[in-house]
Amino acid sequence: MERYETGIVWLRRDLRLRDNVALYEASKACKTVCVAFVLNPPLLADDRMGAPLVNVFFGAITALRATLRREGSDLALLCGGFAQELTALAARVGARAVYFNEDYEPSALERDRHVVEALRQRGVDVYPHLDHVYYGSEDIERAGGAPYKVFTPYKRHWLELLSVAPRPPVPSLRTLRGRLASPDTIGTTQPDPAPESFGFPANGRYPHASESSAGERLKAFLRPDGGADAYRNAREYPSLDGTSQLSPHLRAGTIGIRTCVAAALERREESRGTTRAGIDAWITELIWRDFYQTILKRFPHVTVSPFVPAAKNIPWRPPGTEFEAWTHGRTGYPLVDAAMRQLNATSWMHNRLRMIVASFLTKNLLVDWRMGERYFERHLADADVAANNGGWQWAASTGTDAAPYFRMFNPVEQSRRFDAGGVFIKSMIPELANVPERFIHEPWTMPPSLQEAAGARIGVDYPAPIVELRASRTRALDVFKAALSGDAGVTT
DNA sequence: TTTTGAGTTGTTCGA
DNA sequence: GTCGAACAACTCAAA
Repeated sequence: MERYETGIVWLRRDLRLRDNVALYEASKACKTVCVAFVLNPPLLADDRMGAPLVNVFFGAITALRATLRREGSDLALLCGGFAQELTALAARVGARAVYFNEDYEPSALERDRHVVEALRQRGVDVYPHLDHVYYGSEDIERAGGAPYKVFTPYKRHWLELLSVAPRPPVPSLRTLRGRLASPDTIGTTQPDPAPESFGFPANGRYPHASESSAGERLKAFLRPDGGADAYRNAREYPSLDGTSQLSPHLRAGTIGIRTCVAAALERREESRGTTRAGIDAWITELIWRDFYQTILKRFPHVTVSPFVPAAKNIPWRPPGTEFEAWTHGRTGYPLVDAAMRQLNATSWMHNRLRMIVASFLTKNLLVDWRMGERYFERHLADADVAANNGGWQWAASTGTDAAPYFRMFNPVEQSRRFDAGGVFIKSMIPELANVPERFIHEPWTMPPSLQEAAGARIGVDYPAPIVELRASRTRALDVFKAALSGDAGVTT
């Protein structure tokens, strides 16, 4: 039933045409649909915004526009203030309705309140939809309406809901045929966005995100022997290609979460044993994604302060040269450094490594988790406030369902367990390429003659450890114990 | 309201 | 080398 002649679909972090709730709803209610995206210079100039994410988004926008053009339409690419640009577009194309998908980030919610008000004041109806998460912040809550703070009961509830109320992908593009606004109607819009014009380099090795590449990735991952089969174990090892690699896609919305879950469930049906275990483990990761999104929506203060109030007492040390060394992958701990170099070189970091470097920064170096969170945000192609914040607060023992403070990673021990042969380390740290296997996790223990022979002189070719593990561990345990038990006044 | 069981991802120490 | 205990209580969730 068509209630509107023309409607606008305002895309934000859902850069796709398939399995897009707002687009689908608009296509049912509007005779003509105009797809829009707003580039906002102040947002792009914010110092939390990093080149990798900008490149992923701009690439996805360009790909989306190409698809729309093949359909005889175009993307209404705007640049300016959100409310101003959208009200102007609505007036230009004669739209009486705007559809969009909700974003739980506090700054996005604030922006949306403002835009919705501006549009409604001008008589434009606005329809927000739930799309970015499988289940929203109000779908999964405890009796009485309180949000879950612990993952396991949240997951249990999520799976129960899945068994009675799954959310299949919304019907696809066919419904849109012939109803997309013509380029003439859309009028003049911005050229394809270039990172350089907003001060970002475009020459990094950034992942390419488009709706088609996302679909192929999902298919490849779930195909027999495609990664999901061995996921439960393989995902722990950074030298293996054991993860889905879908995170930039889920960030930019080049694939829909319902599509991912539906594909996983379909594969699960026909599988047994380790394969089924692999699929289950992956679904659990998708549930974590919903969980942290929900936490962000229900506890927006986590973006600025610890979830656990007592954690405000932790006397973080000022970030100085040690923080600098951490960012450059020059801490002297091979796996930590390899991880940071992977991030700097590829704009992505393996999940286990994220935990290890986060534990190292917040525990061994006692640097505020917000410093690490910020660095990740600027350097990850999949930078997402909810997941990133949740992960950092977990590692720092300041978050929901936090690790007990004494659960502290030992970077050497982790290295032995998850990169036993040093394959990953050597792939990221050329200085250590010729270090014998038995010394790769602790190269500073090499005799000087061996250091010379391997071309890895400690303190010359590769840094000596910037902190001593045992001492920094004890220091962290003392500080956290005092701070979290409410005993302020601890000094470092 | 009270009680009870449980809680992503670890490390170290001593038997 | 392997194994269990200690790390330290505390909050959450549900009965």
